[in-house]
Amino acid sequence: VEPEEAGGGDEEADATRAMERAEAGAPGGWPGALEPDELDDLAWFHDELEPAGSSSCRVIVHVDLDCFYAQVEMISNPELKDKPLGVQQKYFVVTCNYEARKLGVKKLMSVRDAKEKCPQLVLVNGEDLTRYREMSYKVTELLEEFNPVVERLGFDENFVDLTEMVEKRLEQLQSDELSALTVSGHVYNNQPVNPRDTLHVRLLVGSQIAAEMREAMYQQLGLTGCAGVASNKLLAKLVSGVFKPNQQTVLLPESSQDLIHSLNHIKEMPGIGYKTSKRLEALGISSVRDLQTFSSKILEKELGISVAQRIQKLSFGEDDSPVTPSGPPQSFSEEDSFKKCSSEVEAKTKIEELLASLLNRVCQDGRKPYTVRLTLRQYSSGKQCNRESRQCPVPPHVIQKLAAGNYDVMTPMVDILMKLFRNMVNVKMPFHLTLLSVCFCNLKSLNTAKKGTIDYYLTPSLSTTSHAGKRSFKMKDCHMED
DNA sequence: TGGGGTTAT
DNA sequence: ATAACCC
Repeated sequence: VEPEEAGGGDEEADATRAMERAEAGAPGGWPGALEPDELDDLAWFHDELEPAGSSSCRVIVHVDLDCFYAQVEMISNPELKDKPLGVQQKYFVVTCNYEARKLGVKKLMSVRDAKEKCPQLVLVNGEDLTRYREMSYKVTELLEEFNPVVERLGFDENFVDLTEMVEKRLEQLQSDELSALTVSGHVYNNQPVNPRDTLHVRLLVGSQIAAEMREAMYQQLGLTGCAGVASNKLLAKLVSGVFKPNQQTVLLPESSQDLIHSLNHIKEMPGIGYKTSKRLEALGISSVRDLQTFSSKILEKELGISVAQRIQKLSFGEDDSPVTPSGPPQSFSEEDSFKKCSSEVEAKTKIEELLASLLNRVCQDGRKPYTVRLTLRQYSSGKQCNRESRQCPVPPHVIQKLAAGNYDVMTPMVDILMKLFRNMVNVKMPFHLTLLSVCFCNLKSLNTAKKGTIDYYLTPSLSTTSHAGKRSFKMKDCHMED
């Protein structure tokens, strides 16, 4: 099928119809079951669908640091390097190095269990994330040097869109060099590379760039990690974990069905979380194939069209979500959990501590928070994950003080946060909190002009001329606030 | 379970 | 403001 002619949309409609057709004759069990030969047709359909128009096929890398917090701690204190090391937050070992893993320590194991399994385990406290956060952004910045299109996922994972870089490298190559290209790292399934297949060649160049990225991370930052190269984010992420520590894997399109079917449960599919997997299980869906073959109509009724269509595409290994550059953070927050906080004074003290750290961070960032939020967790025996929050604007005079620096901004902020607190907690009644969190969000450069707007080009400090210019004006000087 | 983050509704 | 997702 030529995508240019009938239009790609019709192919998709055909695929959907093929599925519904197959569903109509579904052989018992639950609605939507397909015969094995029909399944192959379906997989074939989806295989052909995604790369449609090979010029639009992407090369994505997922970079995943090995036991990140533990690595940072081992760099801070090299004596820890050859010992089993765990990073502790409260009563849990949140991550550990490979020495410790060999001895049976697992992520998010309680300190008690971990010590029982491994009495020699060395523990360091990792409740203050400052050094991890700093190292995390160094990694992202290093990757941004290869290509600015880097999307962060947590502190230790990044996606990079390599499509353009790969194209440029291929343009530079002579034909004799082209035939001599080799893959860097593993090929998923040990699938043979076809040097005449343009998709293979592009992914292979992607694997070379991935190797260069990992080498740069090690040489410049001393960090090791894994990488996965594939045609979309989902597959790149899944394949990055295939060979584990400090190795990389490329996925060729012919093996994508094998990769997704290597998952033992839909919950392992990135994008399908706790809630959705429970709802799917209630529908009798537990494997990737169950989800592939389930009636789209019924799934849409149950989960809503948006979630249904997205996760069913995921089940086929399809993911058209772009690598979205993360840029600077959208929010800053600090939280603390504890066994019990039951007085207003106690809460105020904790809030002051969180706020003090946050103000330092916000100050260093340079942008100003226009919204504050207080979140808390009340003790309750049964339910899990019951947090509530209240938020409000940061008063303009406080934003001004933040901008000017040096003025006391603690006092007015604590007052605001305590109002939010009393809005959630009736302080005249007994209460029992187990977590407090303060968040600054809605961050703006003091300068409110946005890229692409008239204001942007009329603002000397932002327009291109002033980057090179000797004078830099501030908005205030221009009386533009009005 | 901790101490973070994101986007969608 | 909450609910889902990610690490």
